[in-house]
Amino acid sequence: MATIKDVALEAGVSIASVSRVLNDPNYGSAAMRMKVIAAAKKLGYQPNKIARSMVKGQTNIIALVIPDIRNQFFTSVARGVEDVASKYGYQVMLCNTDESSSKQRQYIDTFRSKIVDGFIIAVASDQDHYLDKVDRETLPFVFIDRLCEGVSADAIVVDNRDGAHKAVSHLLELGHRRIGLIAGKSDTLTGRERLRGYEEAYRVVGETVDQSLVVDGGFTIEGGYQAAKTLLELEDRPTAIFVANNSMTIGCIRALTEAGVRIPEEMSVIGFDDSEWAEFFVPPLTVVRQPTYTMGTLAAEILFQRLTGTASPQWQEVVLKPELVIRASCSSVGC
Amino acid sequence: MATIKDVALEAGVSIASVSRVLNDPNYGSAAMRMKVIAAAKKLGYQPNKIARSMVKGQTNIIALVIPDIRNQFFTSVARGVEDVASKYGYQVMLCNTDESSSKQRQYIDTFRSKIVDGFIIAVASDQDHYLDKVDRETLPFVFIDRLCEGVSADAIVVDNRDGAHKAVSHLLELGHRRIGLIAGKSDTLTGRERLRGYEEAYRVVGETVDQSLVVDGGFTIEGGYQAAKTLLELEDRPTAIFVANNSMTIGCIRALTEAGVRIPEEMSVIGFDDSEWAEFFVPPLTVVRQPTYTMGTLAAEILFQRLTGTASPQWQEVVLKPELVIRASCSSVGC
DNA sequence: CTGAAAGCGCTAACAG
DNA sequence: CTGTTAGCGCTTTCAG
Repeated sequence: MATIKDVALEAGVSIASVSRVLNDPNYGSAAMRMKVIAAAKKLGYQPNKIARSMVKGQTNIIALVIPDIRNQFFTSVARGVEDVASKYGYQVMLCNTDESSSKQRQYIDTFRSKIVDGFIIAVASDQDHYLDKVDRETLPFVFIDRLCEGVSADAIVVDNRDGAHKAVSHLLELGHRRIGLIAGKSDTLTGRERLRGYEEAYRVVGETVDQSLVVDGGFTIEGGYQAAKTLLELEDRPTAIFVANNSMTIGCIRALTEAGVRIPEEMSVIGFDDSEWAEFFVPPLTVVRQPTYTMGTLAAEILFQRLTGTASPQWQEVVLKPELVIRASCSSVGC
Repeated sequence: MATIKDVALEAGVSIASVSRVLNDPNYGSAAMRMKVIAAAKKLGYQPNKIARSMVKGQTNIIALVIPDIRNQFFTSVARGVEDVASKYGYQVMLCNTDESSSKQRQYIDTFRSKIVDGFIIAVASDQDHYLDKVDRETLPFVFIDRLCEGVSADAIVVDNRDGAHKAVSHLLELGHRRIGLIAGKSDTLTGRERLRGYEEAYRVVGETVDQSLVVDGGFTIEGGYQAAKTLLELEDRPTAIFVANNSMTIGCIRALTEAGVRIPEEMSVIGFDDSEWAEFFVPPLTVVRQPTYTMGTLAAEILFQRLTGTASPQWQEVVLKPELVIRASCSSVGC
């Protein structure tokens, strides 16, 4: 592996000159520039980024910390992040936490060793106060999708309450009164806000929520499956189900299919998070769509503003509005 | 940010001792160990990995180069890779090429600057001979899913021909004779092998392939959509379609749904690649399932064997067998 | 405009 | 067992 020294030797100049020629397009006489560039090319020289990082104190790498890349919500976010990172000449490191705070903490500890310049995180739990200890001056980060209680930082979130509200209101308008909720993890703000939106929608129409209709699905496929089964076994079965994320929606549909429950005739269903496949179910799924890719790009843009010092001193919290995409998985009561 | 120097000062020992205590659990007297550990803790010391990488000549980062993380096939692979990497104390950098050879080349160029210790790659095209120039001694890599012609390296692939063969044979057994193929990119081995398996299955039963039934879908949703439309417009429409990857399957189903073609009554469908959602289509999709997660873990394991020098000197090519998962999207002809 | 030299923070000989 | 010191490859003063 050729180093800057080899190039300097080959070109007959000092290493300082090589460095300058390669980094500053306006430096030096044309003659020496030629020599250096020729030498570099001849030796197939590739500057060692680690050495550069060492002196510059930055790596041009950011990390993306998420529960699980297999969740389509996060893969889309990830793509958004990667696209703007690459625009800024950065690379992104992927970190799956599996919703485990300790795994998450391990990752962040390694970040503190200057391996990344900053990170974007969908916290495992909103009780991860550990984050408050990371010095946002030297290691900026931005929250995505989920906030962390009492920890102030930039954030890109979706108005989850509004999304849930829209979904449940839609069902109420269709005449449903017993609407099951397959809720997300209660230790995430996301989960709680979607629950709140559900309750709020009921309140608006002056109805009260039957707590037995609210079942925790933990944001996982399996959890959604079990929750749906619980709902189906109820004496007074709901006529509609609102599912608080896409993984649980898959589990829910599985349970419904297994039980031979027809959608929407016997059960209306609305999921949170759109997917490529949601449209192709029979019937096509009505969902609350979040601007996932955009969330990724925005988060990355804010992070780079911090990194380049062009951000406003105040933390920015961007709240995006989700959209109700009405397809065919909901029917009016009595039809 | 505290450095090793600060810790040494605080503990009243040399920096070498600090380094040793922190890296070698058997080093030093109990007394000095205590002092060092206490000092490190007090200062919240976190060793600078970049500095360490600098001297050790390795970063403990590997890269995963794939066309698009949004393709579920690759997200599952990615998860497998990350799990193994994290087992070895490594992190993984994600690189999306969008099937673009030049974007891919850019990434690999940056790798040559010692930013990763090795990489796993699903090549954009099997004509990316550029890869042959990377020195596998200093920057080992392993192919996943797709090989590169004339470039020898470790590889984890699936027997694509066999998978396609199984799928098409299944359709032939059901009595289909006009089977459409939505083929993948012809400049990938994967795409060509699936085509070959298709042709082979026909040959085995002594039938010839009608070339008008083979349409290129380029491995994308849109491509699959267009290809399916082409197939539907044929004078002598096929009675079954075999789709060579999951993205195209989504596009194909969209086209079928739009055209009001019922599955499997009017058209049998088999997709390549299983998905969480394939099972929940109505009817549930018959697919060729690839061991995606396992492919990721195996690729990573081989890479780490190379990295640790425990691999056999010869290149290893692991060929995994895909499995035909029969659900309900195919019917017998005449039923 | 160019070169010499001082580090960046750490590890690993090399001495003692 | 412990400390001193020489780099890792690069950027960046500081001189010339």
